[in-house]
Amino acid sequence: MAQTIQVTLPDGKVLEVPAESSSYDVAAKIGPGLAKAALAAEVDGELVDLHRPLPGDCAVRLITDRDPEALELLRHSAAHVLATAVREHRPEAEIGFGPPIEEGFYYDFGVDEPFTPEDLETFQETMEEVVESDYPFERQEVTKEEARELFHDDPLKLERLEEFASDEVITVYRDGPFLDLCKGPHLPSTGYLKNYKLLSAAGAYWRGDETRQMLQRIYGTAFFKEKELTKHLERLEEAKKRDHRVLGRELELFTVDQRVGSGLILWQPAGSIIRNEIEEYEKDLIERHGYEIVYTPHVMSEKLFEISGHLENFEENMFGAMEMEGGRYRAKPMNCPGHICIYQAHQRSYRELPIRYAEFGTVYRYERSGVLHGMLRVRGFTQDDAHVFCTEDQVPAEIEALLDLVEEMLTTFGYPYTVELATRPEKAMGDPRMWRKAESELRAVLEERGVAYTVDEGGGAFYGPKLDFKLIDAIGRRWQGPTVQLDFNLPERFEIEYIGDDNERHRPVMLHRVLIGSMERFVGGLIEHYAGAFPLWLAPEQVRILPISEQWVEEASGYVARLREAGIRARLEERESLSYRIREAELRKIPYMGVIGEREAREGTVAVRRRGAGKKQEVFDRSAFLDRLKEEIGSRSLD
RNA sequence: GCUGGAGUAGCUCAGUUCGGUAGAGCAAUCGCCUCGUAAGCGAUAGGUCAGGGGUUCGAGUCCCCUCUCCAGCUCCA
Repeated sequence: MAQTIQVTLPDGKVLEVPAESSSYDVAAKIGPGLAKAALAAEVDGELVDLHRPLPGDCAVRLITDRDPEALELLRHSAAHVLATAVREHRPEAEIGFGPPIEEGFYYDFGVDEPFTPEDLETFQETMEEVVESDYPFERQEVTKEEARELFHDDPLKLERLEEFASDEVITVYRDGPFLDLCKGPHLPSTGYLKNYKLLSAAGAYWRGDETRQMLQRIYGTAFFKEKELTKHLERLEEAKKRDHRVLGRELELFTVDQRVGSGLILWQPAGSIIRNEIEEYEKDLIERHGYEIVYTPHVMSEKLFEISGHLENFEENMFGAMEMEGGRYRAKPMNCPGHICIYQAHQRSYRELPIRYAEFGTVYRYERSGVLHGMLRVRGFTQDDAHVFCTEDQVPAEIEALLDLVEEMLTTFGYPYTVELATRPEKAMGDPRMWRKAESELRAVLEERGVAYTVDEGGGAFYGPKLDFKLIDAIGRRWQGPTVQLDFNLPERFEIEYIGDDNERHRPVMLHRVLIGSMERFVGGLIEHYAGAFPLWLAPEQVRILPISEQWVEEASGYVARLREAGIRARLEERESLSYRIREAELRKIPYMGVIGEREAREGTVAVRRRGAGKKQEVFDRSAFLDRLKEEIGSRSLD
């Protein structure tokens, strides 16, 4: 056996170190700074503990808090520290899983008494003690038999244990009194955990299965720098302030009424203006892109959904049947079957393709009561739905065109976005070969265009794979945005055809696409994105004109009439003191306030105060201000 | 749907400890004030205390059931 081993570093340099050295020794040899900063290492592509002996000649990349993997490591270790603390107070707690997640970590416990907010405080304090004790995270390889013995009191761990193959390496990690079945790796010791916070506790099914035991999950988050933790907590506060349910009520955008039913949105006039502006904008956009607007009924014969396969694949999400004259009807859960029927109203020639039907189609879906959430998760919603019927050859060009549409639309609303390719789910219709073909076509277009994307394995609709666009809002949250779905199945089921240039019958391909998705969800998201301060073109009330006193009401209302004549949503507000009205307009997030008093009446001007700009007012000639408003609205400016 | 929490005036919240028959601020309405950039002053009205049942001389308060909302799980546009 060699006395030394060769370690290749990311920059290509090769270090010679004694056999049995750890990544830490490598770091120390490079420099004391790195030794201090190192948290773990990637050895031959595998993430391992910093103090684990190296296997022989290998490639080593040291992980510090600057590497993206580091945060996961920190949070995973934080979860163990949490479990250590919980076990201190509730030794009988069964331990489930405790992984890092996107914004932090959680750990699931099987306890008889659910945790209270006071418990969380106690656990947070005890975590502090665990951190101060600076217990090393000790890795140990064990046999399945040994593991069974170690976890004989932990039924959840035992269940997990049985899933290991008999020859698989099983590892356990210990930090102080706490031992967990865990594949690692971890930070070197609990003392590395400095900035963390427990956030909430709630029930969670064991292994996400609602037929299984309900565990108690504690969520928390952790960061390397205190500033990052503070920033994260502030962001959570900010999100609370932007809650569309609160703003929606305050700004009178939408409401729900128990007499109407849960998950069914009533659009108030102000919200309707926003929705209508969006619809008008999109209509104009898609008509330029060769779409034709259609309308289909809200209630359709159940037979249609037998043909489409919805009854077979989607019934649990559909409203129940309505009986009438011996026939059964359903509220439509999707718009596609209706559009197909329009396509089939007469024989189609290849010369007509692609045909693009668009509808602001309202659909109804049964959603379990516990998932309903403001406008974001509802039981009735209007999709900006469209279906493109085209030949197979036309598919790439159609997808290209859709990517252009998406780009234009999202830029208008000020959303950056990411792209996901969602592939065949378990419950899927049609030939897997068609799925693969469809998936590779989507992939090809993305790659050709140089669009960065990730793959969501098994995330497709039951009838086809899809491209999902995720919006990133003003405070960095991700929302479901446009989707494009390729469908080889419905055309088969409905036996859709066109006559080709060979005078033979052919099957067209169908694309389903939404840009906005659901009006309800989109507007709910916009409320939070803009924090209720809508850009001028969307603002329900664009200008509020405020006469200084009763004396100037006539002068001011003349200007309001002029603005309204020009299509500006302007209103006069004459009651109460000026300060009162300014405050009210600010709280209402009205983009512009125009004050008219003696000076302005004399000079034919208006003193304009911009929402959020405080006392920095600007005096405009009244015509000039009108032109400026028109310009800002026309360009759909985001400022 | 499940686990936990919560429902008091349009909104935000007191009152629940110890059962004695509901209160504030904002909003609304009316009046006064005629006002120069984030709340002028006063008065009035507004509640089957989520709904139903029970215990009690008496229930917003204690017990049971139901509904709705919130957080999370699961699922999704």
